[in-house]
Amino acid sequence: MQITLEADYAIRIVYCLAQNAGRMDAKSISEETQVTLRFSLKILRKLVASGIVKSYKGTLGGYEVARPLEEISMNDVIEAVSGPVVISRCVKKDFVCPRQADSQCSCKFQKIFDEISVLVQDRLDAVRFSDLVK
Amino acid sequence: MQITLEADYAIRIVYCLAQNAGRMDAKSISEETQVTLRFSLKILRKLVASGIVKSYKGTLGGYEVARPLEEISMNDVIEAVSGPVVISRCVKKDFVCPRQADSQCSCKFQKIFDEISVLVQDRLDAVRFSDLVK
DNA sequence: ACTATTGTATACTTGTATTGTATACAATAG
DNA sequence: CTATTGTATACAATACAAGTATACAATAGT
Repeated sequence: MQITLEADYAIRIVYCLAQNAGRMDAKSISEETQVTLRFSLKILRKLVASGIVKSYKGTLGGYEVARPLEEISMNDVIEAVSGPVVISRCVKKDFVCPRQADSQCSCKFQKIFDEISVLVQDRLDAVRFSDLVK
Repeated sequence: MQITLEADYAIRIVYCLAQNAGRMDAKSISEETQVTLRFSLKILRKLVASGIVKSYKGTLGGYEVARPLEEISMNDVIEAVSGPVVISRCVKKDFVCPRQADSQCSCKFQKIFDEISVLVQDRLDAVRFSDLVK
């Protein structure tokens, strides 16, 4: 869909980790990014699940970026939290068009939306956190 | 934000009017586009307000496209219904960033979102209904 | 002038997805 | 073995999109 607040937070969280070389615990991340602790944890879990962030349990636990900053794009982070960026719902993977009857009409728009969605994804993918940090 | 169902309907309604040379009443539009009458009326009002569609009252009343199809873009229609297409809320006109303190951080992202939003708008503006109809 | 037909305007209801929270659990360093 | 940290699921609140209802205004035809 669009870039939600959650995705926006996710970007700030990764940015925060990218700047702060070394491990950070959730509380510090929450304080630095101004996102509530609970919500930070939720977002962090998604980032861990998609392999952008690594987590460590226990007393000296915390989070850190899982790979070089050149290999983490804005698109990666957004996709980890909200799924693929698409301009319209009819571009989504499991979308079933309720108007399949008038195929000569609906698909025309779908094609355009799809094309633009890819354009946006590519553009977001070109932005790497290595560029953002310096 | 994103292209909502309402905007999607609006596109279909304009497309419907574009194909059907001549005046059409709301009921016919509703039937042809599969959008409920009430909702069609709501959308049509927005299209009239923004000068894309002209309306005529009375017994022989109805709606018709207000200008040549070459001069109506997909972006025009979407904007008429949902406002300017933006990728993130922080690109919106009257948005006040709650993080203005750390300006060296937030504005970096805002700039990128803004740039991509314009890209999408331009792309949508390049699609004219004259191209779609034929 | 009257009436049926059409569009106009505002406000309200409903549905759904985002946003955020609570509770209970699992792993690990010291 | 315990304090500290992350994990997982489910739940609640809010915001916004989607759709509806009611009352009103304008006009063509008679």
